[in-house]
Amino acid sequence: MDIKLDDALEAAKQLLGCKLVHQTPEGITSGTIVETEAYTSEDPASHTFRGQTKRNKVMFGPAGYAYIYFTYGMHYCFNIVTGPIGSGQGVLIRALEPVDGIELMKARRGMNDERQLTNGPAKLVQAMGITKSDYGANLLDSGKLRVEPGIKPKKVTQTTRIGIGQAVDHPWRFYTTGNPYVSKLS
DNA sequence: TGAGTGATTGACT
DNA sequence: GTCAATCACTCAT
Repeated sequence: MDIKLDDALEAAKQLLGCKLVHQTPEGITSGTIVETEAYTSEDPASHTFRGQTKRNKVMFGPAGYAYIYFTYGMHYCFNIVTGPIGSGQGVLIRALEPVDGIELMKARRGMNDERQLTNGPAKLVQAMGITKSDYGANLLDSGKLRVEPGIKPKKVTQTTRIGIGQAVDHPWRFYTTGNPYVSKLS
């Protein structure tokens, strides 16, 4: 694996342009990561800020694992654990550009608009067919769910994060500049 | 043991 | 543009 996951902020930048691949009985879906957010245990907005819980224990494990959590009663979000064991860091994947299995994604999402398939944290989880059974999966191994190195985007925009109530001023959101698949362009 | 909160989305006015 | 849906976990009695 050529992706460095030592530091959440650095990893958030490195993951842009990488490919997320999921193999399921229905087929393979994959997408290029175009939007990420970094979270650390020092961040009041992070799930790890208040310490380890049953829900987020994977975040305190070794880097390169999948942290999938449930929120608002109906939505899942997908994170990649970063940093040394016990540091509680991670990178939230907010948006993908669909590559393989687009028809399957459309079927899962129940719509035909490609840009609407994966332009949000919970949307991409649904489109990729990721479930809580993928919680704790090793993404660097050649398992069903994995991250593959990709081409670094030529231009990356760094900005403030979205959809959280605290520490909103931290510029820890990254996305591929000009890519139409990011969750929020304006 | 119980109430409050949230890294969101989709449907409705 | 506004609002409801609904689960896991935290914080407070």
